[in-house]
Amino acid sequence: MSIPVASTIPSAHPSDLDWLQRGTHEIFPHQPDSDQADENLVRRIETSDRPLRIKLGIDPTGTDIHLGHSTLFRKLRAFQDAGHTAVLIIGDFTARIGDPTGKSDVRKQLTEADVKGNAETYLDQVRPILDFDTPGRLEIRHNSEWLSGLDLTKILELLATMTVGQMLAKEGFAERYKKESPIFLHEFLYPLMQGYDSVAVEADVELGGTDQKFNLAVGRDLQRHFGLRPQFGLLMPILLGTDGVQKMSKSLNNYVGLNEDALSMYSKLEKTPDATIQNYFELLTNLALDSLPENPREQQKLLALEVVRQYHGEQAALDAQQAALSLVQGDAAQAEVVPEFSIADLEFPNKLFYILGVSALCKSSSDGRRQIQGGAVKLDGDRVQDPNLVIESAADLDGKVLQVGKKRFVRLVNT
RNA sequence: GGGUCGGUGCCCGAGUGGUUAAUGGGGGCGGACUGUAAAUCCGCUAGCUAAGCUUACGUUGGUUCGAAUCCAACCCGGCCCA
Repeated sequence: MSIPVASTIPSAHPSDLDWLQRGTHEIFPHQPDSDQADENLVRRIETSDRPLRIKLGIDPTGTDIHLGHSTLFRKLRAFQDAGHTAVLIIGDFTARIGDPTGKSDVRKQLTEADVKGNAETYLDQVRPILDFDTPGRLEIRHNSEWLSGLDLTKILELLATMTVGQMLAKEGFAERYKKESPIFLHEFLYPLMQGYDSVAVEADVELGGTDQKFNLAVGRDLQRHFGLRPQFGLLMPILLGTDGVQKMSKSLNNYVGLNEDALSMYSKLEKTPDATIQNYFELLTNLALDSLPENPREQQKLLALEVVRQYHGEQAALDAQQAALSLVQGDAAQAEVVPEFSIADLEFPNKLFYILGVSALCKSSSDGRRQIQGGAVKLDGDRVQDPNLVIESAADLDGKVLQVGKKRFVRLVNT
């Protein structure tokens, strides 16, 4: 028996589900030979008579999203393009508790205003990835909508669905418990709250990183508990950072932020480690993996160009590539896309190490002085030798490019 | 609540009265090399418009010419007991 694919799902050609598999680490439950739409996602997609609801939750705890997060949004976009509904959940409530999967540090309390502000910038950053325009393809919800009103009776009901043993089976908890580091009780509530989100929005599929498997599974349990059809979990691998070793994260400083300017994005991506690049192509682009250039250097350039293009457009990407090339050749003064820093408000004569500090090229004036001593500082391509170098007037710097190391630079302008 | 061990710089971890801005390792940054990679080698890794000054070893006080090191109280965590 065949169930006709609804016309509201134009791209869901039963034979063409590459977009579903690309980069995907795991889908569960997974019974590829099953005809049951509850245990075979492909079957579910093929037979559903309505667009599926694809849930992705983000906690607006900080202000920056990076490429590591983008893989999830990209997958969400793929679902959108296949005609399904992205249900983006802003975890404005959960953000204030903090997902315990991370470090054991107790997250600082965020105010409501913080959370709101963060959520705004999050949405701006994912705008280039998701389809915000097509009607019916995106639903944005805030989980305070249903979580803030839970009373103790309901909370107890949620708590009673799980045992301490089950909680301790969760990787993060298990490690911490074994290490004898503190686990606070409210942290146990986090997976339940995330799971309850799935109940509230009646998700058919939830996306998450592999570290989210436990939480997504809790969502299934709770949906079943409340008489709903359990969701599928779709796990995306954790993206490696630019160091090629650890996962991409802001605190490890091995990330590429979605809101970074084209040049800085390009500069980071063009040095993606060889061992990582294949992975990046798969997860960060839609390019055909079997027709990539042979030369690893060319691969790096193509990757950088393609990713920058996604966020800044074709022209900006090409400009960034050109600028990066100029900079490396010591030809910084020729580069066009160098960010500017105004020295108009500075007093002169002034010391170069101070300028390094205020321009944010170095983290402090002390650091600026050390960088000069270490031979890292160039002014219009000429290495600065004297750590106490004094600049007599603004005119001596106007239009010149001040550079620290290979990828930090600004053009000084006296306006 | 009782007992006990512990809280050091981005992280781990030495240091138990005096050249200690604090050994060492990791990480990070920079230099050389290179493919702007990896590996390797070398330097730097608190702030201050700076030959000096100011903050730093959970917090606050105290003892000392002098404390991360001794004392007191407090805060926080682990374990054991209740």
